[in-house]
Amino acid sequence: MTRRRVSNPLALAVLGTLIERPMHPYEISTTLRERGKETSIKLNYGSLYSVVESLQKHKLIEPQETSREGRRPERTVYAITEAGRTEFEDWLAELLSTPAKEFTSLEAGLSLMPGLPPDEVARLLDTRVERLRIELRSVDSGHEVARERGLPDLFLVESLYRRTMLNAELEFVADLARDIRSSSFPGTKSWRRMHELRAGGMTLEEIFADPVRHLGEEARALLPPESQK
Amino acid sequence: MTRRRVSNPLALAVLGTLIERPMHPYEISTTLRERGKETSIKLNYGSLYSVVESLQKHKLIEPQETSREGRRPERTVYAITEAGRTEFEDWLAELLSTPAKEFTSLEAGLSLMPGLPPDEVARLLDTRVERLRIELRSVDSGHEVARERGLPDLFLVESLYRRTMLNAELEFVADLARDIRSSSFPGTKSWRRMHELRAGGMTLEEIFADPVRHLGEEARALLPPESQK
DNA sequence: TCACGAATACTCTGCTTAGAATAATCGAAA
DNA sequence: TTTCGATTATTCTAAGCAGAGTATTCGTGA
Repeated sequence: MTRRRVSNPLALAVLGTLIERPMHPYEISTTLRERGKETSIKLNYGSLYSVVESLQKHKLIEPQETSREGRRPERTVYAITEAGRTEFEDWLAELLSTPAKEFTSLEAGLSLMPGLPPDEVARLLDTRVERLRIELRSVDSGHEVARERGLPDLFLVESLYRRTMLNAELEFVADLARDIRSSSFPGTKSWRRMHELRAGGMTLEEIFADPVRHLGEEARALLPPESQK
Repeated sequence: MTRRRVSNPLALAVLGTLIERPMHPYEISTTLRERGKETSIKLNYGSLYSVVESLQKHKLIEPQETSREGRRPERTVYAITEAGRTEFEDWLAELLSTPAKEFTSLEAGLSLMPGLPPDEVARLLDTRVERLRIELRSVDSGHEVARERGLPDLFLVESLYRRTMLNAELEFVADLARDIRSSSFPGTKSWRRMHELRAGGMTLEEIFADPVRHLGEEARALLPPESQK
């Protein structure tokens, strides 16, 4: 994914801001903040200044003037270049048109889920559902405020998207918790049995040495394919 | 998010693997690969070795033996420690129970969407829909293969989750593209007008200087709140 | 049998990133 | 009037991470 010379999405936001008019980095950061972009694009000073430097190195922006008021630190005002404009449009088009594999922490958690006992997982997922509900309420109330201010959906699109995704996650997680608790989720019985054996002192290595015997027929899939006859 | 001493999810996967039995890093990587974890947890050698080193530094794993066969590079076998087991369970519980704000590239793209003209955005989003369909088909065919092998859903949860989220994204994006094209998405008219003016040579700065005049009433929300009377 | 690609097993390097540190100025209240 | 927190504006540093590079051995087909 190092296709782009500068790959941090913050760089795209910087380009998008400089299209309006030349600014110095700190002004870019406050502008982005005012417009609520920092909820959808991670912004922190450390990254901002290094991203700006990198954009300059690649001639996507160029310093216009450096000014100094009193004894305050020097400010450098940057303007976007023609190459920068092209990069902005091309990059934005790519973000919109091309799904990128992004690794989420829930995906990681789910893939290691069998490492905890099923009933504990169900409990943890219920907690998550509660927290997702809270998050959703806060997104919704943000929308209400924005609508009162007269902002059209165009300026809330990223937040409408977020709402959709939170809802989908909530539903998935709630269903999963329910199915694990009722053991109707396929595989739960072996899973539960495995943790019972472990609690009784057996090691994972012993269990995996003969899974069918210890966990039942359901665990045949744990055997290496060739030995499944 | 530097709450954990080692924060890369790959470290969690390493701990999860060493719970089974002691291994050397390369063996960990092949094990994770065999089990299909690399689709849900980003794995590359550079990170693996530095994560292992960091886990060792924090006493979550410890070297057991270093062996050398012939002239091949030395292998260090690591075992998980008691602290490592605790960290694994605690961290996994956190991943499952606590939604973390994660920045996606689509969210970034949507928040900068007005930077391209509406009809182009609609076209790009349609392209995305097509690509999402392809992705979904490939996830589904992966499931078929897994079911044939007799793998219970337990070992596919992360992929079932991914499928849910891809579906939700697909529906959102398809609806959005349709509404932008028909201009029924609130704000689209000013948005289109803005790009027409820009194509005619006007700068963003000029347009924003008096948005209501150039873009119509819909653009009143662009004015700073205090001057909206 | 030997050539060549795949697998084994790391190591190295440089870029990115996060978070904290710094340091001056402004505004408002005591 | 002086003090104290907020704002302005950037710099610094350690750590993390990705990708490429290296060197050996194994397998297999000609």
